[in-house]
Amino acid sequence: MSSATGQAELWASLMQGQALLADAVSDRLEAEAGIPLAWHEVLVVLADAPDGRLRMQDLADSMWLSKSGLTRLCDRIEEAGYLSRASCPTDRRGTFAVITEVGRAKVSEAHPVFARASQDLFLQHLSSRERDALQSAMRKIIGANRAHLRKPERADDPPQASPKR
Amino acid sequence: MSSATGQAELWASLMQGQALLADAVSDRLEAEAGIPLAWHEVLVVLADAPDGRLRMQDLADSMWLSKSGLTRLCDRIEEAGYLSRASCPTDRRGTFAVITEVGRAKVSEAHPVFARASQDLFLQHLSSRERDALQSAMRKIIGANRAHLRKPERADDPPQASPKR
DNA sequence: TTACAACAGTTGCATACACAAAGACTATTC
DNA sequence: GAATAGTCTTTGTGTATGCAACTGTTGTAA
Repeated sequence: MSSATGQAELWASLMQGQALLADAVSDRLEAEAGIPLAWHEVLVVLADAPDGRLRMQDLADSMWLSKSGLTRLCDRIEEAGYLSRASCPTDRRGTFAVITEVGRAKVSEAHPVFARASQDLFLQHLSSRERDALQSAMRKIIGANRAHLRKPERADDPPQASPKR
Repeated sequence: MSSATGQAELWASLMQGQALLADAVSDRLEAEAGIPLAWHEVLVVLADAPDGRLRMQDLADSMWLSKSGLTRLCDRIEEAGYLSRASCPTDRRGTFAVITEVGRAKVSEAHPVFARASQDLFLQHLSSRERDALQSAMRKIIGANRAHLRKPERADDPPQASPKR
């Protein structure tokens, strides 16, 4: 049986390790490629999407961010010139985030930096058994907490919302 | 063995899983005990400290927070009445954060909630081999990135790091 | 004693995020 | 064919955090 202190340490090391790792990789990415981790993630998702574009809603679902958070994040990336917005021709409520050529170039520059950082700071230190166990453990945790996901900013319970005007 | 996509998935699941788990546990703690996870962590550390008190700097080192971050966090907890500040008699620059009686009562109430949440949302889903592997993996990652630690707001960066808390 | 560097903690400013409401538009219903 | 309900994104407000600058204190050396 795992001791109580062992449980506490396991929790603490997961929290600390992830934070430390994310910080270290983000710092390195920013130093060597000039963009923060969150920008890299957005740009990679967009670069992989057909036509380099995705609806804001779909992008928010791919990321770990609320819709409003994504709006501001895209504002910053757009200001830097790595993406632009385009309105959706079939549904004028919708907006596409589209990666620019400059953005694609930045991804090409940044992705190897990210991969190297991830290798050096993360994968490097794990045996393949540890990688497998970590992957399986995290998958289970995500599965178990999936219900907790995307709850915020999905106002789908107020029956008659009341938008007066 | 590990494909490139596998590496990406491992990274993503660690990032997502940790965030999801921290959110879920914090929400449950807040719902059932009325305090956020960060408050719980501060109060637990203080409750374990001799005399229920710790210098701000030492508390910041135990936590995952900068000095300024800790100042504001303690402001909020103090306002709620769970801790108070006391000046250090031997060094008037120093301030102690001291847990109050109400704070101790809150920890007693909150800690079992935390332990149960951690069990239900986290440990429950892992085999003991997975726990061991996770622990060992995270320890290695922390060790490997220790250099990156506490760099900010620590004017003294003596290369030969010794003081752990 | 004075001068000064190092230190402990706090505060001003900027950044980043979530939630709630608003704005813009589409789809549905009578 | 307007009113109504629903959807997608942005904006307003509040919270939380880090960094840099600041206040006050201590230790040390002229």
